[in-house]
Amino acid sequence: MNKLDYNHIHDFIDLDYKKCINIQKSLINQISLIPLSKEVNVVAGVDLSFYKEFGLAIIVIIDKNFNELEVKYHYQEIEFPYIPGLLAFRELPVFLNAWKKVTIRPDIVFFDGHGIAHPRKMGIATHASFFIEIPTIGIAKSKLYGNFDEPGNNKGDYSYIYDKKDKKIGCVIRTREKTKPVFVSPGNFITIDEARYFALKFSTRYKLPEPTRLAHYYSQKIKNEIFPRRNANGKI
DNA sequence: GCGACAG
DNA sequence: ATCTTGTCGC
Repeated sequence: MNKLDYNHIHDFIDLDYKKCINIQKSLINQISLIPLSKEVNVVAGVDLSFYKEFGLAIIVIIDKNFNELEVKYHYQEIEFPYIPGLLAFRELPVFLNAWKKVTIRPDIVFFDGHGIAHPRKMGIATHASFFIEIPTIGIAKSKLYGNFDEPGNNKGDYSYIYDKKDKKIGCVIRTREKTKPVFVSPGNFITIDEARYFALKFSTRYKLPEPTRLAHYYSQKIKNEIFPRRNANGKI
């Protein structure tokens, strides 16, 4: 039994699985958690929704005052299955096609998923940074890897996430009271504390920071427009 | 061998 | 992620 049997993934995926792991390992030494080099005025949020065999990627661009500047999307057939730790191989192809349609170059891109808080420090936010070459942050709703203590109960309270060598790899932030905290980790070209700072700075009255929240909202909305769903009464 | 396991 | 209505609680 190996990882391959997870979710009943079978032999034809085996070779790809090993290749993917090697790709991630080959990129790990190119992660650069350096401070941002310019001020942050415009950011982007990325999220995907699915309908049957299609994946729909949404990219929302907003400025520091939360004004929406642009919304672009792209959908295509998805072939790669969901495998914990290999999310990038399933979602990045669609995202990159949507990225081609974006006309604004944001200062930071927020992804729905983890950054370096990953077994091989290669979460989707980190992997994506090698393609777009812009600082990225991973915003996840649950843990994939690492140890952490539950943060305080007030908005803004946080605690760090550590890997098996007790090295910081991200943080858990209470972005809203009485709500489960979000997992934040730098993707690339940004520090852990900058990622924490901006994740909170872009959080308003909701659990998810605005970039990711808006992207999720539009991914659902546009999906319903492209793939209309109706009940037995014929009503949408 | 067993438990964990982003979306 | 997705299938799905109402419902309990802040």
